[in-house]
Amino acid sequence: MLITRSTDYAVRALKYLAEKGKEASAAELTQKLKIPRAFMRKIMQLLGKNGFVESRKGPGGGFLLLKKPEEIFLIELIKLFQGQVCLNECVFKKKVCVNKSSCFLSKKLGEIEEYAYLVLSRINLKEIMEGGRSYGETQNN
Amino acid sequence: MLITRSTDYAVRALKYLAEKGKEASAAELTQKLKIPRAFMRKIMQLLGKNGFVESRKGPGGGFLLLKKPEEIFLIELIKLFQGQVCLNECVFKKKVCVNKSSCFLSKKLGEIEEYAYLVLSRINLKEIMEGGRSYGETQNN
DNA sequence: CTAAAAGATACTAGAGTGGTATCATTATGT
DNA sequence: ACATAATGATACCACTCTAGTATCTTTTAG
Repeated sequence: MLITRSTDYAVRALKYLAEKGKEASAAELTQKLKIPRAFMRKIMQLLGKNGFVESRKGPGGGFLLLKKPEEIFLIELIKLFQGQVCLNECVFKKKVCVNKSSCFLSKKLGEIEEYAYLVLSRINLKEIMEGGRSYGETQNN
Repeated sequence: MLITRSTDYAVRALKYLAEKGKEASAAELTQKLKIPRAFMRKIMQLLGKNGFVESRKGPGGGFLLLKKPEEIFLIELIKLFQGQVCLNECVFKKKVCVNKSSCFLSKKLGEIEEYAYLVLSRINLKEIMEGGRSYGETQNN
Protein backbone atom coordinates (compact mmCIF):
# COMPACT_ATOMS: atom_id res chain seq x y z
CA MET A 1 0.00 0.00 0.00
CA LEU A 2 1.07 3.51 -0.68
CA ILE A 3 0.38 4.78 2.81
CA THR A 4 -0.25 2.73 5.92
CA ARG A 5 -2.12 3.68 9.02
CA SER A 6 1.07 4.30 10.97
CA THR A 7 2.22 6.89 8.47
CA ASP A 8 -1.20 8.46 8.41
CA TYR A 9 -1.35 8.67 12.20
CA ALA A 10 2.11 10.23 12.22
CA VAL A 11 0.94 12.92 9.80
CA ARG A 12 -2.11 13.62 11.92
CA ALA A 13 -0.05 13.86 15.08
CA LEU A 14 2.53 16.18 13.52
CA LYS A 15 -0.23 18.30 12.09
CA TYR A 16 -1.82 18.58 15.51
CA LEU A 17 1.46 19.58 17.12
CA ALA A 18 2.13 22.15 14.43
CA GLU A 19 -1.26 23.74 14.85
CA LYS A 20 -1.05 23.79 18.59
CA GLY A 21 2.44 25.24 18.57
CA LYS A 22 3.07 23.87 22.02
CA GLU A 23 3.88 20.60 23.69
CA ALA A 24 1.20 17.91 23.75
CA SER A 25 1.17 14.58 25.54
CA ALA A 26 0.40 11.23 24.01
CA ALA A 27 -2.78 11.21 26.05
CA GLU A 28 -3.89 14.47 24.49
CA LEU A 29 -3.03 13.32 20.99
CA THR A 30 -4.87 10.07 21.61
CA GLN A 31 -7.94 11.89 22.77
CA LYS A 32 -8.03 14.60 20.15
CA LEU A 33 -7.15 12.45 17.18
CA LYS A 34 -9.03 9.35 18.32
CA ILE A 35 -6.09 7.07 17.72
CA PRO A 36 -5.46 4.06 19.99
CA ARG A 37 -3.24 5.20 22.81
CA ALA A 38 -0.58 2.48 22.85
CA PHE A 39 -0.26 2.75 19.11
CA MET A 40 0.04 6.52 19.27
CA ARG A 41 2.79 6.23 21.86
CA LYS A 42 4.76 3.88 19.67
CA ILE A 43 4.44 6.24 16.74
CA MET A 44 5.52 9.22 18.81
CA GLN A 45 8.54 7.32 20.08
CA LEU A 46 9.66 6.68 16.54
CA LEU A 47 9.11 10.31 15.62
CA GLY A 48 11.17 11.22 18.65
CA LYS A 49 14.03 8.94 17.78
CA ASN A 50 14.17 10.43 14.32
CA GLY A 51 14.25 14.05 15.21
CA PHE A 52 10.76 15.11 14.27
CA VAL A 53 9.74 15.81 17.84
CA GLU A 54 11.40 16.28 21.19
CA SER A 55 10.01 14.40 24.18
CA ARG A 56 9.87 15.39 27.81
CA LYS A 57 9.15 12.89 30.54
CA GLY A 58 7.43 13.46 33.82
CA PRO A 59 4.17 15.17 34.74
CA GLY A 60 3.19 17.79 32.21
CA GLY A 61 5.62 16.27 29.75
CA GLY A 62 4.87 15.40 26.16
CA PHE A 63 6.07 16.02 22.64
CA LEU A 64 7.16 19.18 20.94
CA LEU A 65 7.54 19.62 17.20
CA LEU A 66 11.15 20.23 16.21
CA LYS A 67 10.77 21.02 12.53
CA LYS A 68 8.81 23.49 10.51
CA PRO A 69 5.85 21.98 8.66
CA GLU A 70 7.39 22.94 5.32
CA GLU A 71 10.48 20.93 6.23
CA ILE A 72 8.60 17.70 6.87
CA PHE A 73 8.09 15.71 3.70
CA LEU A 74 5.66 12.86 3.35
CA ILE A 75 8.28 10.66 1.77
CA GLU A 76 10.37 10.81 4.95
CA LEU A 77 7.48 9.55 7.03
CA ILE A 78 6.74 6.81 4.53
CA LYS A 79 10.34 5.69 4.69
CA LEU A 80 10.31 5.82 8.46
CA PHE A 81 7.10 3.87 9.01
CA GLN A 82 7.02 1.66 5.96
CA GLY A 83 10.67 1.05 5.28
CA GLN A 84 13.22 2.31 2.84
CA VAL A 85 11.85 3.44 -0.49
CA CYS A 86 14.32 2.09 -3.00
CA LEU A 87 13.54 3.19 -6.52
CA ASN A 88 12.86 0.50 -9.05
CA GLU A 89 12.80 -2.17 -6.41
CA CYS A 90 10.55 -1.94 -3.42
CA VAL A 91 8.26 1.08 -3.52
CA PHE A 92 5.55 -1.28 -4.66
CA LYS A 93 7.48 -4.35 -3.67
CA LYS A 94 7.30 -5.71 -7.13
CA LYS A 95 9.26 -8.86 -7.73
CA VAL A 96 8.66 -9.26 -11.33
CA CYS A 97 11.66 -10.24 -13.24
CA VAL A 98 15.38 -10.29 -12.95
CA ASN A 99 16.18 -8.64 -16.23
CA LYS A 100 15.23 -5.17 -15.18
CA SER A 101 17.06 -3.41 -17.92
CA SER A 102 15.48 -5.27 -20.79
CA CYS A 103 12.04 -6.06 -19.42
CA PHE A 104 9.28 -3.92 -20.84
CA LEU A 105 6.88 -4.52 -18.00
CA SER A 106 9.47 -3.66 -15.39
CA LYS A 107 10.17 -0.44 -17.22
CA LYS A 108 6.51 0.53 -17.19
CA LEU A 109 6.13 -0.28 -13.52
CA GLY A 110 9.27 1.71 -12.90
CA GLU A 111 7.65 4.70 -14.55
CA ILE A 112 4.71 4.51 -12.19
CA GLU A 113 7.07 4.16 -9.29
CA GLU A 114 9.05 7.20 -10.30
CA TYR A 115 5.95 9.27 -10.69
CA ALA A 116 4.71 8.18 -7.27
CA TYR A 117 8.07 8.88 -5.70
CA LEU A 118 8.19 12.33 -7.23
CA VAL A 119 4.74 13.29 -6.03
CA LEU A 120 5.35 11.94 -2.54
CA SER A 121 8.71 13.70 -2.31
CA ARG A 122 7.14 17.06 -2.93
CA ILE A 123 4.32 16.86 -0.43
CA ASN A 124 5.15 18.51 2.87
CA LEU A 125 3.21 18.96 6.06
CA LYS A 126 2.51 22.60 5.39
CA GLU A 127 0.73 21.75 2.18
CA ILE A 128 -1.26 19.06 3.90
CA MET A 129 -2.32 21.49 6.59
CA GLU A 130 -3.30 24.19 4.14
CA GLY A 131 -4.70 22.04 1.42
CA GLY A 132 -7.28 20.18 3.40
CA ARG A 133 -8.83 21.72 6.45
CA SER A 134 -10.42 18.46 7.36
CA TYR A 135 -7.43 16.19 7.33
CA GLY A 136 -7.16 14.37 10.61
CA GLU A 137 -10.19 16.04 12.08
CA THR A 138 -12.60 13.25 11.44
CA GLN A 139 -12.06 9.60 10.95
CA ASN A 140 -14.03 6.43 11.25
CA ASN A 141 -11.43 3.77 11.40
CA MET B 1 2.01 -4.16 -4.19
CA LEU B 2 1.43 -3.18 -7.75
CA ILE B 3 1.86 -6.65 -9.18
CA THR B 4 1.90 -9.92 -7.29
CA ARG B 5 3.54 -13.16 -8.27
CA SER B 6 0.24 -14.68 -9.34
CA THR B 7 -0.34 -11.93 -11.86
CA ASP B 8 3.21 -12.18 -13.05
CA TYR B 9 2.96 -15.93 -13.51
CA ALA B 10 -0.29 -15.46 -15.41
CA VAL B 11 1.42 -13.04 -17.79
CA ARG B 12 4.28 -15.46 -18.34
CA ALA B 13 1.91 -18.34 -18.99
CA LEU B 14 -0.21 -16.36 -21.44
CA LYS B 15 2.91 -15.15 -23.19
CA TYR B 16 4.13 -18.70 -23.55
CA LEU B 17 0.81 -19.85 -24.96
CA ALA B 18 0.72 -16.95 -27.38
CA GLU B 19 4.21 -17.68 -28.65
CA LYS B 20 3.57 -21.37 -28.98
CA GLY B 21 0.27 -20.85 -30.76
CA LYS B 22 -0.86 -24.29 -29.72
CA GLU B 23 -2.20 -26.02 -26.67
CA ALA B 24 0.16 -26.57 -23.75
CA SER B 25 -0.38 -28.53 -20.56
CA ALA B 26 0.20 -27.27 -17.05
CA ALA B 27 3.11 -29.68 -16.86
CA GLU B 28 4.73 -28.07 -19.88
CA LEU B 29 4.15 -24.56 -18.58
CA THR B 30 5.55 -25.59 -15.23
CA GLN B 31 8.65 -26.99 -16.80
CA LYS B 32 9.33 -24.24 -19.30
CA LEU B 33 8.56 -21.32 -17.03
CA LYS B 34 9.94 -22.86 -13.85
CA ILE B 35 6.87 -22.06 -11.85
CA PRO B 36 5.67 -24.41 -9.08
CA ARG B 37 3.27 -26.87 -10.62
CA ALA B 38 0.36 -26.77 -8.19
CA PHE B 39 0.49 -22.99 -8.22
CA MET B 40 0.58 -22.89 -12.00
CA ARG B 41 -2.44 -25.15 -12.16
CA LYS B 42 -4.40 -22.87 -9.87
CA ILE B 43 -3.51 -19.89 -12.00
CA MET B 44 -4.50 -21.65 -15.20
CA GLN B 45 -7.82 -22.65 -13.70
CA LEU B 46 -8.59 -19.04 -12.92
CA LEU B 47 -7.57 -18.00 -16.42
CA GLY B 48 -9.85 -20.72 -17.75
CA LYS B 49 -12.83 -19.63 -15.70
CA ASN B 50 -12.41 -16.11 -16.95
CA GLY B 51 -12.21 -16.77 -20.63
CA PHE B 52 -8.53 -16.19 -21.27
CA VAL B 53 -7.85 -19.81 -22.09
CA GLU B 54 -9.81 -22.90 -22.97
CA SER B 55 -8.98 -26.10 -21.14
CA ARG B 56 -9.13 -29.66 -22.35
CA LYS B 57 -9.02 -32.59 -19.97
CA GLY B 58 -7.65 -36.02 -20.61
CA PRO B 59 -4.39 -37.26 -22.07
CA GLY B 60 -2.86 -34.74 -24.42
CA GLY B 61 -5.09 -32.07 -22.96
CA GLY B 62 -4.03 -28.66 -21.77
CA PHE B 63 -4.71 -24.98 -22.28
CA LEU B 64 -5.31 -22.98 -25.40
CA LEU B 65 -5.20 -19.21 -25.64
CA LEU B 66 -8.61 -17.77 -26.53
CA LYS B 67 -7.73 -14.14 -27.03
CA LYS B 68 -5.30 -12.22 -29.13
CA PRO B 69 -2.33 -10.83 -27.23
CA GLU B 70 -3.38 -7.30 -28.08
CA GLU B 71 -6.75 -7.95 -26.47
CA ILE B 72 -5.31 -8.97 -23.13
CA PHE B 73 -4.68 -6.01 -20.87
CA LEU B 74 -2.56 -6.11 -17.78
CA ILE B 75 -5.21 -4.35 -15.74
CA GLU B 76 -7.59 -7.26 -16.32
CA LEU B 77 -5.10 -9.73 -14.93
CA ILE B 78 -4.38 -7.50 -11.97
CA LYS B 79 -8.08 -7.29 -11.22
CA LEU B 80 -8.45 -11.03 -11.61
CA PHE B 81 -5.55 -12.05 -9.40
CA GLN B 82 -5.37 -9.16 -7.00
CA GLY B 83 -8.96 -8.07 -6.71
CA GLN B 84 -11.09 -5.31 -8.08
CA VAL B 85 -9.28 -2.10 -8.85
CA CYS B 86 -11.62 0.60 -7.63
CA LEU B 87 -10.39 4.07 -8.39
CA ASN B 88 -9.71 6.36 -5.48
CA GLU B 89 -10.24 3.57 -3.02
CA CYS B 90 -8.31 0.36 -3.23
CA VAL B 91 -5.67 0.35 -5.96
CA PHE B 92 -3.12 1.00 -3.27
CA LYS B 93 -5.49 0.08 -0.50
CA LYS B 94 -5.09 3.39 1.11
CA LYS B 95 -7.30 4.05 4.08
CA VAL B 96 -6.38 7.54 4.79
CA CYS B 97 -9.27 9.70 5.59
CA VAL B 98 -12.97 9.83 5.24
CA ASN B 99 -13.23 13.30 3.78
CA LYS B 100 -12.06 12.37 0.35
CA SER B 101 -13.41 15.40 -1.38
CA SER B 102 -11.73 17.93 0.83
CA CYS B 103 -8.57 16.13 1.86
CA PHE B 104 -5.45 17.34 0.13
CA LEU B 105 -3.47 14.22 0.78
CA SER B 106 -6.19 11.97 -0.52
CA LYS B 107 -6.31 14.05 -3.66
CA LYS B 108 -2.60 13.67 -4.24
CA LEU B 109 -2.70 9.95 -3.63
CA GLY B 110 -5.64 9.80 -5.99
CA GLU B 111 -3.50 11.42 -8.69
CA ILE B 112 -0.86 8.74 -8.32
CA GLU B 113 -3.55 6.12 -8.42
CA GLU B 114 -5.06 7.51 -11.58
CA TYR B 115 -1.73 7.65 -13.28
CA ALA B 116 -0.98 4.06 -12.31
CA TYR B 117 -4.38 2.92 -13.46
CA LEU B 118 -3.97 4.65 -16.78
CA VAL B 119 -0.58 3.12 -17.46
CA LEU B 120 -1.72 -0.34 -16.42
CA SER B 121 -4.86 -0.09 -18.52
CA ARG B 122 -2.88 0.54 -21.66
CA ILE B 123 -0.38 -2.29 -21.36
CA ASN B 124 -1.37 -5.36 -23.30
CA LEU B 125 0.24 -8.73 -23.77
CA LYS B 126 1.40 -7.93 -27.27
CA GLU B 127 3.42 -5.00 -26.02
CA ILE B 128 4.90 -7.09 -23.26
CA MET B 129 5.92 -9.75 -25.77
CA GLU B 130 7.45 -7.28 -28.16
CA GLY B 131 8.90 -4.84 -25.69
CA GLY B 132 11.02 -7.21 -23.73
CA ARG B 133 12.39 -10.30 -25.31
CA SER B 134 13.53 -11.57 -21.97
CA TYR B 135 10.33 -11.37 -20.04
CA GLY B 136 9.53 -14.68 -18.47
CA GLU B 137 12.54 -16.39 -19.91
CA THR B 138 14.68 -16.19 -16.84
CA GLN B 139 13.77 -15.85 -13.24
CA ASN B 140 15.34 -16.60 -9.91
CA ASN B 141 12.47 -16.57 -7.52
C1' DC C 1 7.67 10.60 47.64
C1' DT C 2 4.02 10.05 44.69
C1' DA C 3 2.19 10.30 40.37
C1' DA C 4 2.39 11.39 35.59
C1' DA C 5 4.59 11.16 31.79
C1' DA C 6 7.76 8.81 28.10
C1' DG C 7 11.26 4.69 26.90
C1' DA C 8 11.90 0.01 25.80
C1' DT C 9 10.33 -4.14 24.42
C1' DA C 10 7.67 -8.18 23.76
C1' DC C 11 3.53 -10.08 22.43
C1' DT C 12 -1.04 -11.03 19.81
C1' DA C 13 -4.68 -11.17 16.06
C1' DG C 14 -6.02 -10.95 11.47
C1' DA C 15 -5.33 -10.59 6.55
C1' DG C 16 -2.89 -11.42 2.35
C1' DT C 17 0.53 -13.89 -0.47
C1' DG C 18 2.71 -17.92 -2.06
C1' DG C 19 2.43 -22.51 -2.24
C1' DT C 20 0.95 -27.60 -1.35
C1' DA C 21 -2.05 -31.58 -1.40
C1' DT C 22 -5.98 -34.44 -2.28
C1' DC C 23 -9.83 -36.21 -4.38
C1' DA C 24 -13.16 -35.99 -8.18
C1' DT C 25 -14.04 -35.68 -13.05
C1' DT C 26 -13.24 -36.11 -17.88
C1' DA C 27 -11.20 -37.75 -22.04
C1' DT C 28 -7.80 -40.59 -24.79
C1' DG C 29 -5.91 -44.74 -26.75
C1' DT C 30 -5.56 -49.56 -26.77
C1' DA D 1 -13.90 -51.65 -20.81
C1' DC D 2 -9.89 -49.89 -18.64
C1' DA D 3 -5.65 -47.68 -17.39
C1' DT D 4 -3.79 -43.39 -17.66
C1' DA D 5 -3.24 -38.56 -18.34
C1' DA D 6 -4.92 -34.53 -17.91
C1' DT D 7 -7.89 -30.63 -15.59
C1' DG D 8 -11.66 -29.10 -11.74
C1' DA D 9 -12.64 -28.17 -7.13
C1' DT D 10 -11.34 -27.39 -2.76
C1' DA D 11 -9.05 -27.30 1.53
C1' DC D 12 -5.06 -26.52 3.86
C1' DC D 13 -0.33 -24.57 5.44
C1' DA D 14 3.61 -21.26 6.30
C1' DC D 15 5.22 -16.84 6.25
C1' DT D 16 5.09 -11.90 6.41
C1' DC D 17 3.02 -7.50 7.31
C1' DT D 18 -0.12 -4.40 9.54
C1' DA D 19 -2.49 -2.89 13.49
C1' DG D 20 -2.76 -2.94 17.98
C1' DT D 21 -1.96 -4.34 23.11
C1' DA D 22 0.53 -4.87 27.34
C1' DT D 23 4.09 -4.50 30.73
C1' DC D 24 7.84 -2.96 33.02
C1' DT D 25 11.43 0.68 33.54
C1' DT D 26 13.01 5.39 33.77
C1' DT D 27 12.58 10.22 34.39
C1' DT D 28 10.72 14.36 36.40
C1' DA D 29 7.37 17.81 38.42
C1' DG D 30 5.28 19.29 42.51
